[in-house]
Amino acid sequence: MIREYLALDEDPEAIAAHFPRDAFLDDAVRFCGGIRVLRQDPWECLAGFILSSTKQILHIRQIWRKVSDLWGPELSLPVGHHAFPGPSVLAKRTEKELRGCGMGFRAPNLLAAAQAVDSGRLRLQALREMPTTKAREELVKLRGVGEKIADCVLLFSLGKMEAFPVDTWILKVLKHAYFRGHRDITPSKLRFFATTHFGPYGGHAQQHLFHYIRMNPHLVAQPSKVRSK
DNA sequence: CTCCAGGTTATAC
DNA sequence: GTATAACATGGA
Repeated sequence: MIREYLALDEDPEAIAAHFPRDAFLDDAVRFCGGIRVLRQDPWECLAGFILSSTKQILHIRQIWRKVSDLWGPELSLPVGHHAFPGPSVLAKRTEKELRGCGMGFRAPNLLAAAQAVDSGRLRLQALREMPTTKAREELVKLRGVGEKIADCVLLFSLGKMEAFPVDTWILKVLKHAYFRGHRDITPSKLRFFATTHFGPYGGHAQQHLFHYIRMNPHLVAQPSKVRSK
């Protein structure tokens, strides 16, 4: 299951001492109270984020649940619940079956990823031992996996703490916190800033920024569109 | 009934 | 290289 954050038992200041601090990050660190980066199973992480593109988190959970209920191994606890199926199980399903779970155009992408992992063509654990950029290159070879999803897998399941996933929310918060009033700020420039400014533990900073802005969306709220009737 | 969502990809300035 | 549209689906 995709979980976003875990509660903390470490000193927030110590954890956040790994990346460059500024006034905005100080606010985020104070607000987040010491969140940690996930350590998900790599296959589950990859599958989950392949399902995530242009989907609301609620929808992703619904799809995840359907796939698990249909083909996933039964868990002893909670009684009656199922885990997400492994790549070998999903690799034997059809695109049509997967579409039946509501994942739309992501179905062939998930199926191909399952087959790549199941066949041994893609060894997720091996990516752990490779430099981040090399591991990212391997992940991006998959259909439906771009820079953002690759960085999520690197950060949340492969221990690459410098990986800095840039999604729509991170785009908003970077603009707000570091480039307010600037013109000609493109997503490309923001990506470059993010990957060069936050350092080897940038992914940890990313989690603070993401959580902070999702819990306080008004900070980056656009002027509401006037709708005529 | 429209709008848009933890993006990616193909195609056109 | 950078901007736009298409892509399926369903909750708001």
